[in-house]
Amino acid sequence: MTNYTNLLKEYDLKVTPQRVAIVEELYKNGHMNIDDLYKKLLSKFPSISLATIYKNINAMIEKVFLSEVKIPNTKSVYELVKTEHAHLVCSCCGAIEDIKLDSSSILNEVSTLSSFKIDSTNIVLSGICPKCSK
Amino acid sequence: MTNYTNLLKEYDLKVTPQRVAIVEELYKNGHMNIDDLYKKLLSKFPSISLATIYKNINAMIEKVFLSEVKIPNTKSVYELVKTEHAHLVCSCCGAIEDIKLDSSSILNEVSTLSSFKIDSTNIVLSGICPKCSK
DNA sequence: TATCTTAGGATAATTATTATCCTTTGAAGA
DNA sequence: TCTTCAAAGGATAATAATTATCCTAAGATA
Repeated sequence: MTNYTNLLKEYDLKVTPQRVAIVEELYKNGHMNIDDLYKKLLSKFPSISLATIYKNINAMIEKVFLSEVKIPNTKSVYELVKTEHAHLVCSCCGAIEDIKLDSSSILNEVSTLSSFKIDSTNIVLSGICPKCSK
Repeated sequence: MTNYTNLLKEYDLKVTPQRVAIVEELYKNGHMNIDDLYKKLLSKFPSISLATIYKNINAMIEKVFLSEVKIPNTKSVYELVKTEHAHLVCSCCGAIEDIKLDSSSILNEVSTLSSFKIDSTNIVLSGICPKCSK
């Protein structure tokens, strides 16, 4: 069981019930957009402001505790920062899954073709998930 | 020399001077966001409306003539559809470059790890471009 | 050239995001 | 535990981004 309070403290984020709830939800659901989060938190905090969601998401991104995932044809979603991974997105139901890929072959290729020094990769693969392909 | 008029017709888009200019600019600059495009076109069409840019970009995306490229920490840019390729983005100067990568290794990996049927890949690699690393 | 459909321009409306202001509440020390 | 202070929350205004509406103008086709 992860201790969200300590996690927030480690990232220099003052601990508030709203923030703990945001982390809880993201931990539980993996990827959520602003509206999803807002709706979820409204049930716990009936008077929470949408501005609070925005402010916290931005603060957490600032501290590199969350990251934004930009996905074609959809609103961005947010996730807890973890080891690098790619995303699988179902163009049918919208499901998003993490997948750990070895991107070394791609990075090698880049280094032979260009003199960019790559320090972050962003891979989103779209297709049909197992459920939808049935 | 590419004939933008015929190109637009091929994609079932009525040919107007504004549309031709949009294609010209995208062809010349590779990747542009809405504001870049608007500013450029304003010099040719002093009374062009921002709404015209939006409407045309959306119409061209609809016809799969343009595509949107979502990039971390920046506004989306648009490009003419061409054979699949990845993007290199300079986090220093913002330059965007196309690069043709062989993504078969990654796709193979995905197929062993998950049962998603991938039909489109979206790869953005961020780093420092040759110019900025000098 | 006439006609019809669609695009352009101006602008209003909507949506998304950020800023402001005041109140409340964590966190740290006395 | 109490006090204090900075920072967060909530309400809401302001701003930015995008889309819708309406009328006029201009392509495309016969």
